Amino acid sequence: MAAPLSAASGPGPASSRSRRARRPSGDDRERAILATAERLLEQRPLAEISVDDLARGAGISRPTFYFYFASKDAVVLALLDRVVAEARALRAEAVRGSALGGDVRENWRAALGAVRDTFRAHRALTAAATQLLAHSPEVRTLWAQVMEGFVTETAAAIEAERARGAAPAGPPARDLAVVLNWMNERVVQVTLAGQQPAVAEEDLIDVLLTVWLRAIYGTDDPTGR
Amino acid sequence: MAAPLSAASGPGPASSRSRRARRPSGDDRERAILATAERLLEQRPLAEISVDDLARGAGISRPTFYFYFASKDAVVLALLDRVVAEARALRAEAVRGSALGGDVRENWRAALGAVRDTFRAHRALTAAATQLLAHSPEVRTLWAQVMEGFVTETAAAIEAERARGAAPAGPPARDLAVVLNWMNERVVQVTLAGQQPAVAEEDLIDVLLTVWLRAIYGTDDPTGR
DNA sequence: CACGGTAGTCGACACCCTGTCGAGAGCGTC
DNA sequence: GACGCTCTCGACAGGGTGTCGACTACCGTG
Repeated sequence: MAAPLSAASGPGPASSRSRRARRPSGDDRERAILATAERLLEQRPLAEISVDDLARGAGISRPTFYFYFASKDAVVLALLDRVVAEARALRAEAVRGSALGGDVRENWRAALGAVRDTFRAHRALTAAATQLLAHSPEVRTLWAQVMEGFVTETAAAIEAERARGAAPAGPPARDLAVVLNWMNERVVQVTLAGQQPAVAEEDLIDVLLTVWLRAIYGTDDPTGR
Repeated sequence: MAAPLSAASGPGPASSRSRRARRPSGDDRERAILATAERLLEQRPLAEISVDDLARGAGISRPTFYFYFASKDAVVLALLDRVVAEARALRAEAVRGSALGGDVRENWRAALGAVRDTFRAHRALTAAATQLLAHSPEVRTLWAQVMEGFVTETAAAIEAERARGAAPAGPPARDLAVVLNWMNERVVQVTLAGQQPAVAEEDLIDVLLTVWLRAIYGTDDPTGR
């Protein structure tokens, strides 16, 4: 059994996933492990990377690796923490921007695009995280929190649009938000991984946006505020 | 490296995934392995089931297991083959029923419900298949074929609705079909696995159906034929 | 400057799992 | 009764994980 990791802390600055408080030299090692993981993930899937590979790549022995991280998965989790924080921040920024007004369609597009861009910039990590999602409770918890954040934000936006009469009534806003966000998650992941059947990468946001707008407003051209 | 499995054959009756042509006694053994896998999957995730567990459960030794299946994954693939065939058949039946006329909304609901029902009846296997999807090329290929079939069917239906003037123009029908089907896949899977954020199981089809109808027709109440 | 504590390091070990090889056992058939 | 076939498994090789205990290097303190 792997030693328990510190649970992902709630909202706030990205928490340290490392096992130890950082030390001058230890900090370098930790970064080296992270960098090695990122590099190797560009070359082959996570399942084909061993702790030994990570340790050697960082210039340390296998037991020493365990001084820094509890497992291979914990390394990916640490990497994912950073990317996830980036995605959250960018999406939140897009949503904040929308609150100031502007074209409704473009506002939604910005929110969708922010997430797509973040994960596109880290394809290899995204693929690894997808694998871990299947069998790492820690990753599943982190991801559930991320999705929950997106869903809550989306549901609030839908309710605001209904309140101002721009969007028609329908299923509970949260339910709509849940299925739309999972749609995006899956389709972005499939597209970035090059799986089939997929939509061409350049059409992705357009198609998703159409579904979002029709699902929320019933039309491709919601009225601005 | 695992010995290569016979590739999933195209459309047609479910192909045999077993390594050998069936023999009187060998056939029983094969069934015993399959049954053991199904039973153990109800108790714990695939990653925590070893080939030895499967072999012991079927009353044979580990090496003997390899006479029947090339790997643990091949067993799940064989199980999945059956469930997938069931899902395809039920959905195709629902789609065929739609071609005869009837309420448009109910027709779409039947297609969505068919898939949900099949996988709900095999929760444990669905969870295992999801794990394998991440690292088994064979499962990925099989699943890609299934999704491709759903997408093609859906796209044809959308085009038919557009042709008869019931559905407005919009993104390419296939693109719409791709994102809607992946949405269903992901949301059904998340819901069946009890992950968060999710929609209550009894509301699932209603919410999905609303998104499908709004995305395809722009309204919750498409006109019948 | 010695000296004790702490961070950091790794060789060796125990363990678990996979997949294969080769020697057989049972059994129908000529 | 011996050949060939399916089927079986003990034993092995290999690779992975995580841990333990001894060791080193360094840093602050008296």
